[in-house]
Amino acid sequence: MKEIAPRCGCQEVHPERIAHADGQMPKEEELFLLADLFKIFSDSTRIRILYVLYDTELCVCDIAQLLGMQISAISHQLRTLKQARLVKYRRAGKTVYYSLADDHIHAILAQGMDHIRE
Amino acid sequence: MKEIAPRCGCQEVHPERIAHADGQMPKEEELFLLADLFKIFSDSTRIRILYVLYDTELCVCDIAQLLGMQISAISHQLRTLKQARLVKYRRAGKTVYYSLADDHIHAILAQGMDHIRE
DNA sequence: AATATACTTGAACAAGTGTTCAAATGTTTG
DNA sequence: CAAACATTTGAACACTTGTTCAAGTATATT
Repeated sequence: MKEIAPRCGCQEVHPERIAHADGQMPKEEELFLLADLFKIFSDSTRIRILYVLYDTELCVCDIAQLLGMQISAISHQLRTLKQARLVKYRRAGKTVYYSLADDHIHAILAQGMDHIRE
Repeated sequence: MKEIAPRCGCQEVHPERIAHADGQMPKEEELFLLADLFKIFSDSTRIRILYVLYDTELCVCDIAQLLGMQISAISHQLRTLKQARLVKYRRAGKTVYYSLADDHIHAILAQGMDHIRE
């Protein structure tokens, strides 16, 4: 648990605004989880993986070929995406097929795209 | 410009799926910008700053006090948020007031919150 | 002008992250 | 069971990033 500093060097603080802002903050834990979620989306390789899987199921090899990267690198990132429950997978013989975990992923990507396209 | 590797070691690739996925990819540049945008949201200090500013205008000192951090650290992060156009500011005498740049920020935060709350 | 206040900036350090290479799994085929 | 294949994993490396400390601006007050 973090503590709020008892006072800062400044003298022009705004107690009412601070109380208001503090009163409506989500729980600390949620804020850390939220940062962790966005951290997954913050790498261009992972973003590209999410987009090639946008509405298609692909194996690791397909993704590596699409992105022009080594299979190992893709596998490492798929592990991250899997742990964050952003992708799901199914095994069919030697091949493992990956796809997006749910529609929420589309929504988050779309919201971000909206913003950069202004 | 990245090139797609001519072939990978694997033999079980799926050409049709690859063509489909490749055909509907956003431009490379957009994907990088998107990753950069999410990178801003990927740090818990910045997330906390965005939330204390959720519907309140605050000075640097207020934010530092709310988060229990040094003013310098907050100022560095505000610079990042400013460059990404996620916050705006106005100067009033010695004091600089920060606030969220637009409603899009709320939407992105809310979308992420939805996801972690399942 | 000189001092004080509010904030910004630059350098430096520790901690975290993505990729590569090599080796190891797990699965199918001969 | 042995060999081939698709994928995973671990260690190592370069690279990036957030914080701190110290010094620098900008604005107001006396």
